[in-house]
Amino acid sequence: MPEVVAVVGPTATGKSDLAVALAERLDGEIVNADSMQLYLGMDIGTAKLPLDARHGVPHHLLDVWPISKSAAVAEYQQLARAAIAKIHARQRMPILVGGSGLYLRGALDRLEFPGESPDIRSRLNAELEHVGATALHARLATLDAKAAATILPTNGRRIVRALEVIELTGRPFVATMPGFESVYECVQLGLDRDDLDERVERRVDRMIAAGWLDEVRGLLPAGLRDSPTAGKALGYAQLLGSLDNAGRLVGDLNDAVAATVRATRRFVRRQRSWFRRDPRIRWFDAAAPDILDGLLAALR
RNA sequence: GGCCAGGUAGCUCAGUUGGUACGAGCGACCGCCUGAAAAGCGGUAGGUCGGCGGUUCGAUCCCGCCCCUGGCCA
Repeated sequence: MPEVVAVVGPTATGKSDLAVALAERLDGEIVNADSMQLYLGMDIGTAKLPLDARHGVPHHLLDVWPISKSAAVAEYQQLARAAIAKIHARQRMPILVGGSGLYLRGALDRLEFPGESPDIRSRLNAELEHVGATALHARLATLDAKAAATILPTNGRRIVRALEVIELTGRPFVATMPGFESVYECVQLGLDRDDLDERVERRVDRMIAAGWLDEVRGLLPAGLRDSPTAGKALGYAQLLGSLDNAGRLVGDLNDAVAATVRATRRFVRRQRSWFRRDPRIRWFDAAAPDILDGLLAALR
């Protein structure tokens, strides 16, 4: 048996339920690896498993961040490793579940994130607005040619981060991910299925029927609209676009729903292309009737 | 049956006052990703310009007929 089991793959494959089933068999506890399920109050739209569906299996790192907080991988890395350590101390199996690729690697792999400085970053972001990405990229090229060669001149976001790290640490920015080296003895179970596009559409409809719009409305006072991360989540951004600050519907809800379905499908593609590169992941068809047995067999 | 508008990339539409379609958005496919990652970014493939005939050196753009769609009138 490995030290850690991870259930990974694109959204809407059924990871959460399968992870609970695995936990029941393995005497495990769940550690969330979904960047948006960390937020308190975002339940319907993030497909957070309701309490009764958790079957009494302890879930960690859900609802730990307020909407207003900017998400941070490095912070998640520490939280996740601490949670894993505690589960180990209880002699139980940590089961990491989620589709946030970078978060998974942060928890499992030998990754070290350089520090951050909100001051420097906001200054650089302001500069980005004025000067444009190309100009900042030119500056990056004089400071760190290697990083500039890796980061495209159009990717303002990454250019800003590189400049931030350089200014903060006085060292070049390591712009490439390291190899796939885990800090735990870990088995990663990848879940995918070929009917995801249809499932995504149905799931979004179900979320709307379950009161997603009201959930978004309820988060307006907490500052969802101006939040650095939470308000940009799939669907939340689109639904916000059809609500005014008083929570009145201003746009066509159907348009927002359709845009959410499109964006989610695009996200599935991005997740696949991220996970595809990791040779350690063992893939399974989530639609297979004996999927649980298959996963269990892979752990022996 | 008559009149009007329209038939251009998978979808919604630009465009050419006749000289090889600069197309755009969305979609599709592929890829990148070190403290916002459900974010951010790059690349590629798609067009007999409704059909047939005519005018012309040359027609997606002009003319005729036909087909289809939407609207108005009867």
